[in-house]
Amino acid sequence: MADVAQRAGVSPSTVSRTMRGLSTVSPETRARVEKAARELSFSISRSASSLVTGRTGRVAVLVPNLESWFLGAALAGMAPALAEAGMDMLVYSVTTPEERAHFFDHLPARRNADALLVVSFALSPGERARLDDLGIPLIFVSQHEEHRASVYVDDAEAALRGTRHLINLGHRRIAYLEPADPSGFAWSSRARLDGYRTALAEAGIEHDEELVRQVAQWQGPVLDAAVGRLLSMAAPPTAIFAETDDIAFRLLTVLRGANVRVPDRVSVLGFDDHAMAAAWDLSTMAQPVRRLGREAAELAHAVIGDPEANLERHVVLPVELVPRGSTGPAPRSPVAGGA
Amino acid sequence: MADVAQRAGVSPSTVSRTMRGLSTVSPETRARVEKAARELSFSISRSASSLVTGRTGRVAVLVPNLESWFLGAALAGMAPALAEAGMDMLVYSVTTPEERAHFFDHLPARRNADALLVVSFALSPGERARLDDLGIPLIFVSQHEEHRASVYVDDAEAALRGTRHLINLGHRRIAYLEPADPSGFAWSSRARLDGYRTALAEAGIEHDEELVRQVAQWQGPVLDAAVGRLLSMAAPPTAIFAETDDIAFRLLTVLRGANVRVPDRVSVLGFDDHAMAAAWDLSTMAQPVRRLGREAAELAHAVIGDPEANLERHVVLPVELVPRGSTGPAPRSPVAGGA
DNA sequence: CTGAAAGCGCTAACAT
DNA sequence: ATGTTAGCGCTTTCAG
Repeated sequence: MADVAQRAGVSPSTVSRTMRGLSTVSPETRARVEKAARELSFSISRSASSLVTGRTGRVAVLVPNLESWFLGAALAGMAPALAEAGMDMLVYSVTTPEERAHFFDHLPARRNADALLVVSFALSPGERARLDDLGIPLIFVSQHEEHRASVYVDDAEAALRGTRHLINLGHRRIAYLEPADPSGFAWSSRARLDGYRTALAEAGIEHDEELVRQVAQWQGPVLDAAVGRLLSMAAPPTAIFAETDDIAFRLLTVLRGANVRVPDRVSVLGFDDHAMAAAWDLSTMAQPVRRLGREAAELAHAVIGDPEANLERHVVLPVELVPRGSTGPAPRSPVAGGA
Repeated sequence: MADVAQRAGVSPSTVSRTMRGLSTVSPETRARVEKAARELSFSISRSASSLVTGRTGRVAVLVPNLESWFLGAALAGMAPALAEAGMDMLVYSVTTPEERAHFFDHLPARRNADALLVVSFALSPGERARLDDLGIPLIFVSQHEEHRASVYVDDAEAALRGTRHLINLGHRRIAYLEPADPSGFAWSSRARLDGYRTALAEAGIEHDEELVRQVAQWQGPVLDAAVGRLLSMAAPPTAIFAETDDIAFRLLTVLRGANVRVPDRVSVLGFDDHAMAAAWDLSTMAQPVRRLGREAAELAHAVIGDPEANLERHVVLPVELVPRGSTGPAPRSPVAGGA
């Protein structure tokens, strides 16, 4: 910076002011400084400026993994918003118990970022408390936390509307597949299940606990067994609502393998609008995932810029039904096994 | 840090030495300092240490987007390796032309990271040159660059082996679907196509340029048309090799919609072993994507630690055939249209 | 093995 | 509108 100052014939302060775009620099001086900076291909050292301003120009993002479409899309929503605000994105992928222990022990984000975005991450009370120790604003994404900024969708409302869609198609026996998450990593809410139940009640359909089944989110033969159970009931479901598209995809595979026609015999409704949902012709409740990320990033920026900002703001985004080929009218005789 | 020093009754220097794990600290002193640090929940300010050491403790990753499974998996491979080395991961997702211009104009990674990992990013010559201006080691991932550290797979060898697999199943008319990438973002190699051709030549199969078709990677009706073209040839293919699993998935959807049985009438082979390949029962050439990321991260760490390190090291990882249900023996009469 | 002092590159008063 | 000065919190000589 001193070099630039010398070359432009000004003081370091002026260079600093120019680089930060302060208006208190005369146009001519600014031009001269910018030219010198370009010639020396100078760019500011954030380390040095952080040291004095206390701001790092970085936002940290905590995610339970990086391979899921959902998290990728959320990050994809944040990235441009942060870049626009001139902030860098620090990603902490904390998946295994060891990584988890390490992250919460050392809090590497401390003094290293101006805010932390926690995305779909199930926290223990102790971990939750540790995050408060970070001393930077926390923003929860795709999950809500009392007394903290959060950006999420209204799961109950969405599940309510999805279930209504099935009911409107004439379905009365509607199963619900929810993820069993033994790892305890991804944050999940009971809200979707509540919405499903509300819709049934609303339509005067008797709730049958047998129709709600837990399945492993990612793999394992548990899903086959669950589907087998459902299909072998005296009054089998004519529609299945999967809590996530990932489950719906696997469900479709199992049904296809078992020669159960979709949607002729069973309708399938997912949740997320995964990038591949269209290819699978899966009807689903579409979450605005990228927007979730973007709103979170913008909220972070706002909070960082203004310490007086409301640290408890909740942003709730809408979910829309995207009807595709996997949902259709209920078969005339739900109990009939034939095609 | 001064607080910790005071509390432990030592000088700041000693605290610094302790925190960095230097061996020149007596065990008792170390214990005392660590205790004090814990009590004050002190953690070091990277900004301050960077300022004097010149090292940031961060690695930057440049990716063309964040929503693809491939990039997510690559990042997932890097994250633990970097965390273990005590480094943070800065992610730059550069997708639109505006983002692109901004990134290469301002080089936000400059003075902000100790190395840059470039993942599957097609660079113009000018952009390539700009990256050298960064003044930090460059490591190319899933692409190779002369005279620069690179981590990638042997695409030609992999495509050769994949094509051989189809030939071994009795196929003689083998089509090849390659991505047409108008955006110019994803880096793709001609090596796979070369491997395909080599295998055909090796088996004495005459090459038919009509069997090689370009299709949009992500969407659009172009794929339908390409498949239509292939299926309406006088001697249609009995197998189709897709350059990526993403294309293969869409191909399978089109074939299913057209009631073309896989693999009875047409075998389909993909490339990547996408997370969803198993669910689609897609045979594919599996890339070790996470490992690609991990090796790149380790290489970065090695290069950062030792300025004398070989900056041109190339790491080539193996690709394995994962045979699943989408490939099978060629039908007896390839020209017959019936099931 | 430990401490004292200088300074990394920048910004924030305060002058001018 | 611009220059001067004094640190920000750490690491690194150099002494002891």
